[in-house]
Amino acid sequence: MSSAPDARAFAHHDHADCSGDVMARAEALSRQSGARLTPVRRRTLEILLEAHRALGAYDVLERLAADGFGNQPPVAYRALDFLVEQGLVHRIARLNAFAACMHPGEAHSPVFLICRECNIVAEAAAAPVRSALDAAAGELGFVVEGSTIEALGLCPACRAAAA
Amino acid sequence: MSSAPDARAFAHHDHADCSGDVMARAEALSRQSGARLTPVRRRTLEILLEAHRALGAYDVLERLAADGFGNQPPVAYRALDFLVEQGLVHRIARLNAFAACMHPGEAHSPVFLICRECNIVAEAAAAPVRSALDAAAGELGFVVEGSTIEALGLCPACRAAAA
DNA sequence: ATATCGAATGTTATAGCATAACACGTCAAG
DNA sequence: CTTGACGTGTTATGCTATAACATTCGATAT
Repeated sequence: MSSAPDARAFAHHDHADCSGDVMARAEALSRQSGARLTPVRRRTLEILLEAHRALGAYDVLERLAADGFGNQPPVAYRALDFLVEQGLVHRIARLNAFAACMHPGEAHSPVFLICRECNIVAEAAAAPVRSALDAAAGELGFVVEGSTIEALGLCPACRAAAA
Repeated sequence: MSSAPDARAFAHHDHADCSGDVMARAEALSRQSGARLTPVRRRTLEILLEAHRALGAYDVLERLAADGFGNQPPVAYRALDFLVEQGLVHRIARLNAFAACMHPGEAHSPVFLICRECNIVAEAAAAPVRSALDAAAGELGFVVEGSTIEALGLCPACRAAAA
């Protein structure tokens, strides 16, 4: 799905369902790769899935602390860094925030759509954008190893509300 | 040039020349638009042009203070914000840093290529990437108002050096 | 000329984001 | 049963950014 639009991104959907799906896949992936999805890490991913939007590290930390985990910044940052490495969470540079990946395990250099009204973050079809970027860079002899592609704008719902 | 590769981006060039060009255009633009390119602002732009790479706000501040301007953060941030508004400077979200625009006055939502070795920042052909992004967003009904497109990788020189 | 207003600058203080460095506990391999 | 790797917790600190207020400067209208 990394290169196909996710029809549910902005549509109404059973969120518990989609979170459950993602958690299940995350656990499967971790078992496969030998990565240890420990309690803090697992809970961190759940927090991001429940929020269904990008959260700052300190927001995550607050929730972790409420659940009995440590309440110092490294607790959150370490869990988040781990999840980012595993491809289970993405960092949104523009927001200095983190969001759960909605389709882990499928290779993708993601494209994010951030609504300036409701702050929802969706992942969009990345492949064509990435191709264009590779081409543009290639013309200058630059080799792209990783990319940050983020769009700020209005999601369908907020656009409708504004009209 | 916003949609054409800048042949000079990674090539050897007379940097004093290209900086002078940019400064001249910046001043022309400011006169046109009525924006006031005051001493701090002007010096800030010069600092970024001289560095020829992305600088953090505090790096800029340090240099400004050395030149007799105020040495508190807002001094640098205000000048930088002004220059960003005028399209004379770009913010690189991934680096929390700022770089002078190499072709001001030409409408563009820029694409940045950041070398992970030498930290040079170049602007690449933006139009095709932006089109792909608009298309991907459009499929989800999302309207793009602004974009952050940044690639991390190796510039030609560092790639050659590494080989 | 000078009063007035707005924009730019300077300064103090504080908020928000992120990491270095060390201590402790656990668990598996030798 | 010791050793070493890893995960977690904690202290302390550094970097990034902005809010709020004081002061200065220059353009404009009187």
